[in-house]
Amino acid sequence: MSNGRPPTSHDVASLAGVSQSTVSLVFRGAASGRVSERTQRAVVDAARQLGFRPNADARRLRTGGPPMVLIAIPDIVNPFFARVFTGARAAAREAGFQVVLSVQRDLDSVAADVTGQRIDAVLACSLQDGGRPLEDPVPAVVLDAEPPQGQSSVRFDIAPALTELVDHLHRLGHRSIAHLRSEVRTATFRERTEAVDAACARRGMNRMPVASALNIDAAREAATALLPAPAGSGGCPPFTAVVCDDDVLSVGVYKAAQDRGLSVPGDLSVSGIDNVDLATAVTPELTTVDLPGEELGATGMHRLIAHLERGGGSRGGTGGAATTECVRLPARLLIRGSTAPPADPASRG
Amino acid sequence: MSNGRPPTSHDVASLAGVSQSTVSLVFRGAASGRVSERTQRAVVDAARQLGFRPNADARRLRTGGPPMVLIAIPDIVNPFFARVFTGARAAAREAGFQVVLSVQRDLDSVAADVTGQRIDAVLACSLQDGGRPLEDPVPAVVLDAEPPQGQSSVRFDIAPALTELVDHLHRLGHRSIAHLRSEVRTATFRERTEAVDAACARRGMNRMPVASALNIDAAREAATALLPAPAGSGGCPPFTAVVCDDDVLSVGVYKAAQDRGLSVPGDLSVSGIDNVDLATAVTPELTTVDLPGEELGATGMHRLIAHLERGGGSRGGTGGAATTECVRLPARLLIRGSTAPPADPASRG
DNA sequence: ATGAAAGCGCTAACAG
DNA sequence: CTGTTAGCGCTTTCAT
Repeated sequence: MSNGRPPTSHDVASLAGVSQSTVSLVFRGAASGRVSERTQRAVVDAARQLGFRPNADARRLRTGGPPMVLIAIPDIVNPFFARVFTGARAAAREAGFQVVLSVQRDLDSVAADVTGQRIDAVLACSLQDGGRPLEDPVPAVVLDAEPPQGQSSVRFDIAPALTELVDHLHRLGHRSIAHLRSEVRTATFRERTEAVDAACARRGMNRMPVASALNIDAAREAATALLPAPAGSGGCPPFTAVVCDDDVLSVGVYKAAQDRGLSVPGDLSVSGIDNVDLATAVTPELTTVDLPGEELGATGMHRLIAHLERGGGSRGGTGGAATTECVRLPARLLIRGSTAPPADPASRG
Repeated sequence: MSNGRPPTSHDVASLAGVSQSTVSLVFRGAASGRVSERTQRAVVDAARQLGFRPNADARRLRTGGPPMVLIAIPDIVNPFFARVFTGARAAAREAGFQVVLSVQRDLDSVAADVTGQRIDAVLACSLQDGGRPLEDPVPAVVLDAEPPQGQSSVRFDIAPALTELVDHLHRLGHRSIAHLRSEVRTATFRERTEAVDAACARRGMNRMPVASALNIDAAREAATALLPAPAGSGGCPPFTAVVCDDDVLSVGVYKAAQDRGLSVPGDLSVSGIDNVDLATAVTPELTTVDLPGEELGATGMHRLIAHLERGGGSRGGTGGAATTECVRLPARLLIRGSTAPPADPASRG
């Protein structure tokens, strides 16, 4: 019976013995008081019989529909991005924007993800560096990353918190620390390294950098390699604290310390960045830098919308220089259980 | 200068001094060898000048575009759903489907989320109970939940693992356990409760059920209330193990035990369900039931696609009874550090 | 190498 | 109450 292609309102109309526009009226919900009960039922029945669904593309071609904004995050597992998404979506909703979420690490994949979709604006969070800007003149705001072109961005100001952390460690007596970095090559992580390096230099502290992939197991391995061999080898590590670029890495260090029979924070102070669930789940709770992800998302979305409302369609020669702004959101150091003076202040002579 | 509404290919055509169809040719990428270099440049320039972007809705109305499947998950923070999404998306991609993700707890919100979008099929994971089925005749498969109507579903078979867990505890000497349940009223959690109850009954074990919201803090509070007052009150808890409906809850119990000065697993055995990151981050690592989320997502998507390919458009009277299937995926018990015999087997006389 | 013209399936006036 | 009509912006023959 059924033809190959899906039934249209015409098909429904002829089956129900009415005109196509009547079908339209019914399916728009505009039928009350304008189409008789009997006719409505006939239409609905015919539609059900045919499995008819109004063609969304055709409808939107006519009516326009609400503007759609794409939120892109690189990872769905990391709770931090979840927070960003939550904040951004709330802001978008409030402004009457429809949201579509794309989970991809780089912009090209994002583009592929939404090919053929009507996207009016893009909010891209923590995308990989070096991605060229969107070829399309879509208004975009970048979150927590180097804006590729002349795009606006919202980022964290992490350096002060990291400086505060290093100072705090210094005050407690730490003189030599390890810095467990992320292998991910994004602007945020570069900035974190720079901030730690600068702070250490300023205090004349020794700093030992190591890189690891952003998961517990990799961090555990990297940290284990750093820590002295198991009991009896007589060694304390050549550092008394580990500053990590991410809470996930810190958990790896906790595990490694445990493997090596070292106590946290007795033998080793550990800190992270992000303040995700993991940070309070571990014992002792992790000293970390809280990054207000929701606020990041919300702020970015607000800027994007503002840009849109004032005609951000990158129209002609309307000098668009002033639109490239970079806002920085403050990050807050949360000192919790893990930071304490080194076991033996004389460990390095 | 700029009119209110966005520029169309006609606008570009007249600015470039060519016909509209030429503009179309260029923007489809079908211009090579058919439109002169000079003309192409003129078109591109005019388009850039106007900020022209081809209207995606119009294009899709003509060409159809790839089928789109909606994946709905209730929560983006929970890594379990992340796994489901990952598995489902991979399967969809492989089959040439475009994916749109909606993060909403109930079907109505999901519907609102994608109003006006062209959705050809729906894969809904762990949706709240009691939601009426979609009014639209969209092919759908339900994951990890009671299928609302006559819809297919893919779910876990958790009971055997839970039975195994209780048996394991029994064998170790546990006779009285607490069951920390989730307040969320979904089919999965009901099933978990039933399985624990049944297993306890079969072994003649005492069981103390408590409900909590699905986050660490709530679980911590609930568990604290259950555990004996701080040091000196002389009491051991009236149970020697806590079986939790979710890893997140287990972490709350770890914290509560710590608050009360109880050791895990020395004084208290704790187990969870899900096997998320948290489960291995805590010390000792958590005994839990691994739910293969990726497989759940992939299996569900495969079924959905299969249903689609064989004309699943819910056409007419084609007896659709046989399509309502329910697959069960096995869950696996992972016994890790946390399960051990109770501190004093005589604690309850 | 370019243009004219006919729709895709729907909505939204406007007539009856 | 219902039907007629004209597009929405694009793709896609078919002429030129």
